[in-house]
Amino acid sequence: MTFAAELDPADAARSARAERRSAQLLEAAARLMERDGSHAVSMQSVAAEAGVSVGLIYRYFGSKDDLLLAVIIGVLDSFATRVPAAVEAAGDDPVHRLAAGFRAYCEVIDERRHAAVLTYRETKSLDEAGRARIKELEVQTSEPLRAALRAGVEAGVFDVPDLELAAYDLLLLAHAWALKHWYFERTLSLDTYAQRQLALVLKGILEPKHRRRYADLLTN
Amino acid sequence: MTFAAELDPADAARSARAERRSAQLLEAAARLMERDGSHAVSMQSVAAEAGVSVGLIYRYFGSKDDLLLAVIIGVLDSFATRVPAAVEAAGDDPVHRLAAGFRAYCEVIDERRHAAVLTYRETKSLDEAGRARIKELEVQTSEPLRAALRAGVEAGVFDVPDLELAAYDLLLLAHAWALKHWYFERTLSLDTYAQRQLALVLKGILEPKHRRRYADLLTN
Amino acid sequence: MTFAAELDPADAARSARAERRSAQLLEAAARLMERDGSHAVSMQSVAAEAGVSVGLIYRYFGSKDDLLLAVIIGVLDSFATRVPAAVEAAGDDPVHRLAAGFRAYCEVIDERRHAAVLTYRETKSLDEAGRARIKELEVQTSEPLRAALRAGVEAGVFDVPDLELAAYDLLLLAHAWALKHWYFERTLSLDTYAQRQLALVLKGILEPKHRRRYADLLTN
Amino acid sequence: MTFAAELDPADAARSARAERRSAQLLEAAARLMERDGSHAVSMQSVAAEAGVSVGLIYRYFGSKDDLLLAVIIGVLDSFATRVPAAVEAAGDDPVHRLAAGFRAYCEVIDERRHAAVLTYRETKSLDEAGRARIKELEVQTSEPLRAALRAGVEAGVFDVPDLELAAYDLLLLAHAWALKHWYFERTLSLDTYAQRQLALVLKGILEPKHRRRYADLLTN
DNA sequence: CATGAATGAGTTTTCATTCAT
DNA sequence: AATGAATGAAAACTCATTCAT
Repeated sequence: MTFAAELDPADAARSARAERRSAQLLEAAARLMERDGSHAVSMQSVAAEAGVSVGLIYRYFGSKDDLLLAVIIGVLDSFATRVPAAVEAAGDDPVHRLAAGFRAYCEVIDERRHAAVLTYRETKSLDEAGRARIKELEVQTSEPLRAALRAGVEAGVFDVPDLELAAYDLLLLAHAWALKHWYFERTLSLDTYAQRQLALVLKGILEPKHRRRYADLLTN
Repeated sequence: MTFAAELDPADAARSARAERRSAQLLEAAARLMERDGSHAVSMQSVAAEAGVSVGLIYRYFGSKDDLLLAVIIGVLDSFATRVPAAVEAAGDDPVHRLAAGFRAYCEVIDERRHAAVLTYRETKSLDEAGRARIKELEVQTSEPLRAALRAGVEAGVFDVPDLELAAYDLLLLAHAWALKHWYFERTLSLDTYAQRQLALVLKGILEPKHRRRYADLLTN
Repeated sequence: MTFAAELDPADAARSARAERRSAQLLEAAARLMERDGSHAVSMQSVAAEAGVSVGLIYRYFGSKDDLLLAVIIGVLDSFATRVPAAVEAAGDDPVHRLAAGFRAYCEVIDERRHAAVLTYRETKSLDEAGRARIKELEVQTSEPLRAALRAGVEAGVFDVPDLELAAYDLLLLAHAWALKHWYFERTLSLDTYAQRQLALVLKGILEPKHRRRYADLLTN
Repeated sequence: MTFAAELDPADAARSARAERRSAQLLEAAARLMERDGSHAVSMQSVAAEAGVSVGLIYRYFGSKDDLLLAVIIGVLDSFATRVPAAVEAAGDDPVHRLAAGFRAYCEVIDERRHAAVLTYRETKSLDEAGRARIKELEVQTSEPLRAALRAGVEAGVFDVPDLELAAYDLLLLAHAWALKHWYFERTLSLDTYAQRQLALVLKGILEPKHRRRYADLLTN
């Protein structure tokens, strides 16, 4: 019954259309907000950028805050899908999994550098519910790294006194590529950045006896 | 002429008065902006908070952006004075100097947690000149850490392939206490936070042969 | 041709359908406008209340003003049918006819209290033609009362120097049950209200020699 | 001390200026709202009518609703001052006091006919607090009439079973000159209107034995 | 006949900035 | 030096109306 309803061609077309619209608006809003900051972006300008009328935005997002929240969540979602995939693709070795996860994180950050900064800049504009949502998503995002660390500890490869902290540090160092890009870009490429940060952290947590095994990850 | 003017007691009184006024306004603005974000703070509300008229603010700061810039610079300045002092007080040992610097940084951040976040949130609102100024100050702020690292390397205690990176990482981890306070406060006190972060970084950069000597800094 | 067309069963069905639709929309609009005032009611909310689409409303009413006019006329029409009926049912005595008419008017007002107020509140929003229509209907509505007064004067029971005025006063006092309901409801029921108002007016217009005959109408 | 403060010339000048501004804005708003209805009047148009900027209105009235409330209260206040004065000026005779009060009420209504209608039309737009305020003021306004009736009853001149009702009826009949002006103006002048309404009501409440004494009030 | 997505002019409100006092 | 009344541009948001389907 529900199934039939969902197959109703009119409804399906409508919802597909809605999906497309929503994505189109989100994309336009993200583009502008990343560039200028949400406060400097008017609903008029979002409408213009998307090539629609102001009123239409309010059909899809109840308010400017809703729109901002949706933009930020969109960014975090894109993080949440790519990092785990990279970790899985890296095989069973916890060290390699951690390395792959961190690298993937850095890559995603690099691709949406401005969007990543948005999270830091604009969260204050959200209401408590929105902020809570963002925080929750961010913690989720770091889970693959935490899992790899945990696996490493259990396998006796890592010595990590505070798992939560170490995982969050990795996340932070990935974010830093966006946050302090103006500083790092002077001397580092993304690859070098990821490589060196990883080496630094690994030296801090690898059991000494395994250092040789992962020597290639520890050099710059 | 200028010299005479500066010694003129009337002028001196005037400039002292101006200094006090400026500080009073800055303090009021900082309080509000840290709490609500600069966009949510009106010049009239700053005036009210400081107990003066709107017009007066414009005697001391040319525009709202000027005021914001001054607030942020004020924050960074307070960082810039305390960290070097702590480093000096720590003696000659580069490791202890680094540790002292990082700890001091964390403490200052903790004292002005919201102000620290301000830097991340509001810099976008500034014009290019303002942003450049902020960046410059931030780099300066990290200089004591960089110096300690350099000294350690020269003394053969540290193995730091990328000095700039390591120094900035320490600065970042100090900032993180403010940026991700909602996360870390669940499990860590400021002292533990600083201690563990320091341990992690030191393990990553200490020459293995010196590990034992600084064992107390490496434990949690 | 027209005649044939009206007998065409398809046309008949269509117009019956249209009638029902129209009534359905009118009812929904009335409900909302009485409660919130026409300005606070959007066409989309009327559509939602009626369970149809916005577009459909425009098939039946050319504009929001048209809809409002139709709502008000609907209210006045319902007044215009019930009062004469009550008067007729009251027999031949002019005093009883007047009493019955006034009571009926009060009852109708009571049943659609908010609708009655609508007339006072919203007429200004109409164009001149609409307002003229409303006024005309209101005057019509008072006609049964005026007729009863006239008959009473001719029969020598009433002494009414200004018939128009007295008739309109009765209409106003009936309206007042709606307009000042917040005041009268504290101390009066509808029945008592109608009874006392009638007594007051009758004492003002009954020839003294007939007072005794209608004593029951003059007491409270 | 307080006295001295109130005599401070700067403060006095300021508050006088504010008073004038407030009156100016109120007047402009009243003019437009009476003519077009509050919903049809934009803050822009009020500003233009008053010859000031939009922003200034918000210095004196927090919102459009505040402004509307102030306009209505202004109208009711002008009623509340003139009617009691007229009653007092009429001497001791309760009948003459009542007559004077009613006439004064009608005159005030006549002078601000559109404003009087405003009360009926726009009260719905107010919040509950505003509506309560209006109702309270209206009841106050009718108090002089109620008092005269009461005095008449005590003096044995009036026979009024329901004092509240009769007083409110008089108030209503005065309002009716504004509400149904389009109808009454065809046949009546204000004087005749007041005279006839008064005659009608007096015939309804005067003890028969006093009819002759006030014969001039009972004729048209 | 019926839908509802889309429009965009119009509304209320805020606030950085100015300037006469 | 200090005030705060006044400005007016710009923002978020609404909703009557249209029209392709």
